[in-house]
Amino acid sequence: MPRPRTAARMVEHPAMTDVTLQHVLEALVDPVRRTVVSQLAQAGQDISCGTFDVPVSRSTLTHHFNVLREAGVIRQYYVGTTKMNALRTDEMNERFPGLLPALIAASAEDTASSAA
Amino acid sequence: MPRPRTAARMVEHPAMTDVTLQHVLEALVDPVRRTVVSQLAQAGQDISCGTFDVPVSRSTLTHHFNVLREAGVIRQYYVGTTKMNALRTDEMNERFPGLLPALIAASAEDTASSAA
DNA sequence: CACGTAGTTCGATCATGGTCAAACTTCGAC
DNA sequence: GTCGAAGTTTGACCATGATCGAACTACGTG
Repeated sequence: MPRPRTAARMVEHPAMTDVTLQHVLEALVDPVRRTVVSQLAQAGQDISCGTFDVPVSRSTLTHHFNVLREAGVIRQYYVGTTKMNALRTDEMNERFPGLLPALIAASAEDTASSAA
Repeated sequence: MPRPRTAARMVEHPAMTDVTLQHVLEALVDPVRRTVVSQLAQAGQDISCGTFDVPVSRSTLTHHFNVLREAGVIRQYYVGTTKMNALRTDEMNERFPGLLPALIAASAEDTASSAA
């Protein structure tokens, strides 16, 4: 049975209590996913999936978003045909204090040092 | 030509400027290696390789120490036939401020929640 | 309804990395 | 020198996960 007309497609998110450090690290060990998180932090606002600047195909990008979401790092929601992405900054900071900021800062440091 | 008698076996360590976030995350994404780091942080002193409580064979453990050392996370040195291990806490904190403490704290949080 | 855009699902491929046992090296002690 | 203890090296095995293209679904617009 198809969803009713006016209900937006729903996205499942883990409760922060179910998020483990293992999940988070597995998510952020991938450079592409770290780029996504960086761009999200840099933007300071929610971004649709298609507007990220990453060198992978759409299907691969979908995979990366799934991993980030299931790890509790991002929150996703539909707006029409586009899917928006937001960092779960506050929740993550309560679950693992200081971790996400340190990673984002380190990520910026890291990419800056390898930039031309 | 064999080393002179009185010189201890030497261990190569990367300069902190050569250590990347990618290296560090790849090192710490493995649960066994995180256990090693946790036990090292907990102990507050240098520990020999053989005294760690990890469920892997000696050859695998050697591999894990190599990864941690090459990622800049630990420093190793020989004392007789035993090899000692130390966290490069201060250097890491200068390179990636707040990262290692946050990870160690998160690691403790994480293992505590799954403990019996 | 037809079309285009945004994203997903599926299946296959392929590289990476954790694991072990066995043989080896290095050192201290006797 | 011989022995045992502490690590290392090597080679093989195997699970995981990143990747892609092709076919698919969902939504807004005309």
